[in-house]
Amino acid sequence: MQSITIGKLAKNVGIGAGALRYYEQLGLLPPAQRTASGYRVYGAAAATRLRFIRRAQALGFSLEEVAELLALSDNPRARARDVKRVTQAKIADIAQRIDALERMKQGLATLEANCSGHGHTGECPILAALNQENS
Amino acid sequence: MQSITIGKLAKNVGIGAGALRYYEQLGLLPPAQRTASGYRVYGAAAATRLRFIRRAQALGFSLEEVAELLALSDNPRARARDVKRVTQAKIADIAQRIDALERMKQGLATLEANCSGHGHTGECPILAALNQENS
DNA sequence: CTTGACCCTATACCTTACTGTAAGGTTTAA
DNA sequence: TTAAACCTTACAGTAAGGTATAGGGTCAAG
Repeated sequence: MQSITIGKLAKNVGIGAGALRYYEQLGLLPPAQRTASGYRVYGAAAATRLRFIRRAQALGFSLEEVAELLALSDNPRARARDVKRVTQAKIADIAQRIDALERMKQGLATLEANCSGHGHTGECPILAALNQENS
Repeated sequence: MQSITIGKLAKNVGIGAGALRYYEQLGLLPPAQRTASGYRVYGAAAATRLRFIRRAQALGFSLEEVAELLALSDNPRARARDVKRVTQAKIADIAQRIDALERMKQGLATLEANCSGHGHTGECPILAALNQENS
């Protein structure tokens, strides 16, 4: 089995070596084996695990949630249902954030549509709306 | 003119007193007048300005962007066009964030749809996808 | 005249996901 | 053999928007 140092692994997966130490500290990666002089040494499994982490992050999972997914993945007695539950919760969370952003965007678009873009800010309907007492 | 202390103003607008000092430090609020003993004293304008800040925040503006809007609002020579520009930039920014979240949600929904929710995690298609080498 | 509720400043801490730095040990290429 | 290029730990710093705390002064009620 070929084993590599932290810098090479980091380069392979496109991440900083510091991030790997950080993941180990958080428990996302198991403590690496060490050489006699204390260098971390990684096998092929580490790169696979790191790519899992990066893909899950790209899907919007926080590192804490990634840790939960990894724990389920590591446990052969864990249930597919649990993974599905975490995924569904994340979908709901993302949907909520989308809704909130849509509302913001709608509110801004309404203000923007009323603004001619001419004249001084004294007649600006956007600022007028922000200054309105109702809310 | 009735003037109130920081705690009452904070309560009126539903915000912490510490946040008000923080806003003053950032320049969002002008330095408050002080009593002989050093207490901050606020008039009616402060509450108006704070509500402006809170509404703008609720629309997704960062405090830095709020500061920009307030500077435009404060300057009688500023142009409505500039306010419109800031608003349009924010709309574009929010639209981008929505798109990114939509892509995440779609990715997760696809994974979730393939998962029966039965059995052990060894057969879980969500974990399998996260472990896939392509990406 | 004392107690409690305020207020002041300055500093530290919180979250998340890292990056950067210091001070030092190791390994590799010339 | 020596210099570059690694590696180690521990700690500090980043963004953003605050909150919490320490240590002190002030104000109103009883």
